[in-house]
Amino acid sequence: MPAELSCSSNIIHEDVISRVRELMPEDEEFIELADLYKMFSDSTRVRILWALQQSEMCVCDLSCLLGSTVSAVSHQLRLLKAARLVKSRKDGKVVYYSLSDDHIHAIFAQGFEHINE
Amino acid sequence: MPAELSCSSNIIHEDVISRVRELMPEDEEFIELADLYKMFSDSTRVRILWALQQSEMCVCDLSCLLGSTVSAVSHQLRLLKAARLVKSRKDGKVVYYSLSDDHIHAIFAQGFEHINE
DNA sequence: ACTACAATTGATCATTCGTTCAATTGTACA
DNA sequence: TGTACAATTGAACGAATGATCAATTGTAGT
Repeated sequence: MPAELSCSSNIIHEDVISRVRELMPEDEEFIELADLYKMFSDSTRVRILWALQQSEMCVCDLSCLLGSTVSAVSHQLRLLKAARLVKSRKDGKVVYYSLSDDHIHAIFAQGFEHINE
Repeated sequence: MPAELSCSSNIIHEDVISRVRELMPEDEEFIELADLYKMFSDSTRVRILWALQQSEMCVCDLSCLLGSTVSAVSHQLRLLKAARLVKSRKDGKVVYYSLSDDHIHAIFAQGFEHINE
């Protein structure tokens, strides 16, 4: 079954389009990829992830370290947890957060390598 | 000169905070990192980047391949170009876009590896 | 000069996002 | 049971984002 080629615009390079379309992953996969990198697209979240790479920390510590409010940090931690990038454990009143994903280190390395030319 | 430790909240683990603060990169670096990954945080942009990884393409081709309007694709290409992830060459009326950054492949590999557990 | 068309641009609009604030939950300790 | 405090939650608000539409630019061919 040939791939669809219907376009509103004129087709300039039909061969290229159909060849690439064959290889193209499902939309869902791109959405998941985008959702992953979305977690790294805000400087507050990125700083949280970086800090947790150095050490397990409670919300209070992170708030102090980043100079953000406890509430703001907590909201972001909720997102990071939903994305399964961090996990938490409770000890009395204190909730300690840590990384739950081994790829994070590699993603940071990749990113820093890029921005440092 | 010791690092600042002033917090609005009580300090629970002062030792951890000061140790991590020593290692912490400048804010500017986190902002650059976030700006880089922001380019991968939208599924349209990610699909454009993925497509260009397979082949150089004109705006029209990308529009057809993604099922987006030419205008929407052009707007996103402008962002990707500003982030120096893509470059363009002009041939008559047609503008061909291609990747301008070798790290993109690695970033995709990293991301897909993650989402496929 | 005129037409055709690939591409860009700017304005607009609805949606998403991140922070703040106030209220609430949960646990420790007196 | 009452107080203290770490953390979470939901509402509200302004800022940023991405798509659309209409207008415009630039180039090729007649």
